[in-house]
Amino acid sequence: MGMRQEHPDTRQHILNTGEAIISGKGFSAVGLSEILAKAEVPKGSFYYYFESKEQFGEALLDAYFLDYLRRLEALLKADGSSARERLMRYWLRWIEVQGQESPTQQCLVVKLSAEVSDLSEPMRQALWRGTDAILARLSACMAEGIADGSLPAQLDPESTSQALYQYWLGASLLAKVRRDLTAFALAIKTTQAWLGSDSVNPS
Amino acid sequence: MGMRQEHPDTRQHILNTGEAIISGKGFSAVGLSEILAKAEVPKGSFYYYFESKEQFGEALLDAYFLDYLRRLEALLKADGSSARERLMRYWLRWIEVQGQESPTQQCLVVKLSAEVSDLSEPMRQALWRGTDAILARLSACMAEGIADGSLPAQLDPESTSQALYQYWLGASLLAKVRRDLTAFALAIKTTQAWLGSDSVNPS
DNA sequence: GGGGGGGTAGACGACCGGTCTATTTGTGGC
DNA sequence: GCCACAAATAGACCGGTCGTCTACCCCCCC
Repeated sequence: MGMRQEHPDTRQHILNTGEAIISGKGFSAVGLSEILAKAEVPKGSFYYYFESKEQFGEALLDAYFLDYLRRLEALLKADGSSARERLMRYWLRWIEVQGQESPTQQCLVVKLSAEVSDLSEPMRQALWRGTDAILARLSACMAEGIADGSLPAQLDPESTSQALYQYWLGASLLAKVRRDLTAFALAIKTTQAWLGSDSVNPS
Repeated sequence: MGMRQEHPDTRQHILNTGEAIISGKGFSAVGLSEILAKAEVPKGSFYYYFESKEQFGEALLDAYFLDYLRRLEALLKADGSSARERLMRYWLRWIEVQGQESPTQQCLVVKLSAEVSDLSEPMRQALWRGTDAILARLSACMAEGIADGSLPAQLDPESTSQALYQYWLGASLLAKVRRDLTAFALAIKTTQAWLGSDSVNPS
């Protein structure tokens, strides 16, 4: 196999560059030329790795979620702390990521859901798969929390995790519009109240 | 003044047509040509009424919120029912509007916030003004609810209305991605729980 | 050292983007 | 009846869009 590529994996390099740009400007507003120029990859290569811009978008989302879920797993996996603490760590990290000024490396669910869902069926389904997996992982963590007593037993993990996730998506939207982080401060408080008082580590 | 226009107010007609299309496809993905073709307005006229596509987008949002707030006022204004009932009416209507299959006439806050906030400062500020006004009106209604006893006194109208609005924005995002309404069913239940038991009309 | 395939290179086409200048159209004054 | 003038329109314009296509390079294998 001939490989004389500057980057070990050109395909992945295009995906990474694309994510950085699209994460800022959105999907429709960005042209292939811009992505390829910044990636220093000729147009010819693009259509070797991807069928179309749409299929590229789908692959972009799949790659994004793959990485996201990997990091989510690292954040939520059982360690010394209670499941409740691990869950709260996730929301705190959400603020860090979503709160930064640079539009690069933001949450693609927040950025693309509204724009893409009516535009491309494959991309919508990629978003669907990804959010479903995230919700499943959050739900599992909540179930652990109920088991270890750090979360109230009457919580339904599935619906509660979905409600929380929805809530944080909306908070991110409003934070974007207002360009301030108070929406997140409120979100943290609301989340804590939602999860009830901590019977293991009462504050 | 020469006026031989088919529609009484061409400017408003362009805005209405634009809203219907942009509400479905987003801002960047829609070209002026498409809007003007459907509106049967020549391209040349566009730049008579608007300075640019961006300024058009800003005007579009302003017009949208003007109408939205008018309808919101009609929905929330004091009538026989309690403030709590009026508030719940708003969320029920949200489901009707956002739940319909046609991407036309959807909530522009849901549709455009993420896409536009990083793209155009004037449009971002229009979104900001609009959502602020909505939140103010919701907050006022919640204050009435506390006064008339239909909402628990310990609720803070301002933060609660913002939390609820955020939550419904996020629910709409997830509903878009999954193309189903279960997110809204959950949202209604959560909202009711959030607002506490109704001491005036206990269920 | 010739063939073959993974990957690169970028010109090219058809079309569409937003913008602007020139022009027509309609109306009111006189 | 006709001019002045604003309202409104027409369409040229240029750069960018996605996607295609041909040519090419380079490394491996035989």
